[in-house]
Amino acid sequence: MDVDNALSALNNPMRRRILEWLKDRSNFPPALPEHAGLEGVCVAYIQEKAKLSQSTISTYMGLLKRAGFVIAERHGQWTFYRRNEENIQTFLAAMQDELLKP
Amino acid sequence: MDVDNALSALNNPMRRRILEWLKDRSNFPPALPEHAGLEGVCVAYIQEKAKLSQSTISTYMGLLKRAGFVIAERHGQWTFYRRNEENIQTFLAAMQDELLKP
DNA sequence: TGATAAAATCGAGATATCTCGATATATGGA
DNA sequence: TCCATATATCGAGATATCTCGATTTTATCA
Repeated sequence: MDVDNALSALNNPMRRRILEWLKDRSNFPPALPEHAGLEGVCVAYIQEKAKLSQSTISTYMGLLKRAGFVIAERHGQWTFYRRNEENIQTFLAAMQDELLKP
Repeated sequence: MDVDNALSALNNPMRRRILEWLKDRSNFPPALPEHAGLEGVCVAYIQEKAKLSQSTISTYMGLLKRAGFVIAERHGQWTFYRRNEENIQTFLAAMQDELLKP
C-alpha cells in the first residue's frame, strides 16, 4: 500500500465517485444473464454512468487498480472491477497512522 | 472540510512530511526566547528542514492552511504554523465515510 | 526615516495530470 | 477465418501542479 500512489488515485472526484458507486452493485444496470454470479461491474457500465469516454474510464480503472483500490477480473471479453475492501481499510489505517500517530 | 481540496493538499510527499514534523515541536530548532510559550513553528524553520525555497514553503503552508490542516498565527514578523488537530480528525472521518459508509 | 528581516505574492519554465479520439489487443461467435 | 464487441493502450492538446528567483508586503529596530 503506497500512500503516495493511493492519494494520487483518490485525488480526482470522478475516481472517488466510482469507488463509491462500486459499494453497491445496484448502482449499475443488472448483470447479463451469462454473468450472473460474477462479482464486479464491467467497464461499459461504469462508463455509461460516469459519462466520460471509454478510454478515460479504462485509464481510471487502471489507476484505481494499481493503487490497490479495486480488483480486476477478466471473464471473456469483459473485465469486471470490484472494490478491494481489504486494501481500502489498509489505506485508511495508513492515513490515520501518518496523520495522527505521535 | 472540502475533501477535494484536502486531498490535493495531501497529494505531495513534502507537505505530508511537514504535517508529520509538526506533530512534535522538537523536530525543529528551539524557539527564540521572545517566542517562548508560543505555539507553532515559523516558516524559516520549516524551510530549513525541508530544504526547499522560502517561497515554496510559504506556498505549501498556505495550501495546508486553506485545506484546514494547519493554523497560522502571526506574531510580529513571524508566522507560526501548527497543526489543526480537529480538522485533521474531521478529514479522516470524512475519508472513512466516503470510502466505507454503505 | 531607513535599514533589516520574515513571510507572502508574482511570473515563469518544467513537469504532471486530464481527457479525448484513434488505434491496438483480446475474445467469442457465425 | 472473418467480424463484432469489450477493453486497453497510444499520442496529443489543454489544464494544473511544482518549484524557483525576484519582488512586495509587513513588521521591527536604530
